[in-house]
Amino acid sequence: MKLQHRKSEIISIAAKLFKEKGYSAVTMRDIANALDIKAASLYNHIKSKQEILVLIIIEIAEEFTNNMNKIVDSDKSSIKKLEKIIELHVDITIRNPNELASLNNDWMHLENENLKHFQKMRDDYEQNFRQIVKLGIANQEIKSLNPEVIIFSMLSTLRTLYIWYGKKNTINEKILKLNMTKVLLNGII
Amino acid sequence: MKLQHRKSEIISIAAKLFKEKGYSAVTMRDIANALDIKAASLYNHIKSKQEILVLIIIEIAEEFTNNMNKIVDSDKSSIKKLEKIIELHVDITIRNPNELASLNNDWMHLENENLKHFQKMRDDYEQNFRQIVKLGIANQEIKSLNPEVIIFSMLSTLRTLYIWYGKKNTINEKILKLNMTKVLLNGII
DNA sequence: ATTAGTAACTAACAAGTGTTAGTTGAAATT
DNA sequence: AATTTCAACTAACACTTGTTAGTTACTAAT
Repeated sequence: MKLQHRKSEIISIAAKLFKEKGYSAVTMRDIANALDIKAASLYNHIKSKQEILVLIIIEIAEEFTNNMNKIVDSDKSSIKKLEKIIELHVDITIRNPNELASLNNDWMHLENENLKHFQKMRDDYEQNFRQIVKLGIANQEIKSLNPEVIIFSMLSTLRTLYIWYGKKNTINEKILKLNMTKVLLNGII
Repeated sequence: MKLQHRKSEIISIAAKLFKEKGYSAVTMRDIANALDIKAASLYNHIKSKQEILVLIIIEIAEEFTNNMNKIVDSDKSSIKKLEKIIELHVDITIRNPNELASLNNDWMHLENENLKHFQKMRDDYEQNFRQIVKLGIANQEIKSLNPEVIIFSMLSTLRTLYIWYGKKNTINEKILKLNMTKVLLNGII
């Protein structure tokens, strides 16, 4: 555990820098500088810049995947499932705001198998979301609007929550979830 | 007009590449390659890589600003103003999907005055949006929810429309505006 | 006390970066 | 016909990039 301590420090500071300027614009020297060491020293802990990106993104992507699967398998109403998805995003965002920036903006810099794996997870996630919405419409739990617009609208908001949380983060977690749910599901009028 | 033709071709192809990989990851050689010329030849038309980014972003940012000011100055209800803002975003997105990617993801790579100018425009835009929502709540046109959540939710969706439009772009513009308005304002339940 | 491991360092490299200088042939203008 | 402009080119630059090799001081385990 202490063995991995410096490594996770590197991942964490890198995620913060990636959030500010994006993966490509952040150099190994930038990361080293933020830790007050030399760039070459980073390689005592990590294999490559690419490995840093993989570690930032893949773990969180898998957390989304696992929780989405649980929600899909549960026997809740469509609406309740959507509420659970909203809570999931809020939870992960609050714990990993910087990492979510990389997941959203720098996933295309993943290479080979990692890129494929990520894309598959993301596609499956969206497909699950789509199924829930379509079933909800068929059920008449959800209004008969274009399902793609619904999915895109909800996912856009949930995915970019990390930008906004951290600015106005005085808001309480429970209140945030409640407001998000009302705004996304019930509308504002 | 023909004088500027090649230049706008460069801007346009650059915007497309920036959308795919981000400003920092796209090299002048990438841009030149896409146009089947050498990197040095680009400099017959543009001053620098930075100038390309400025031209992509600032013009559209100003279009948002100008239209937002018109909406603010109009004597419509708060709801009607929000509808106009939704239409504005859809209009600009349909005409400039690639450029909007840069505006959203690469604005932080603007330098000096251009960065300041952009940030001011964006802050003013959000402030105008905030005022409309707050007045709408005071009017009881809009539900009394956390205004920041409302603003963030709507803006997130509108700003990332460019990602989704282009995938499922078989949808008609009018129908899109209608669905967006219903989803964002009336909710889905 | 000796060994092995950890985590920093300096120095360097090969490849890639944005950009400049100077040149050339074709097209447009005088 | 002579000249200027245009838009491409080659060659090169100074700098930055991720990464490797080899070294050194300190700590923990034998």
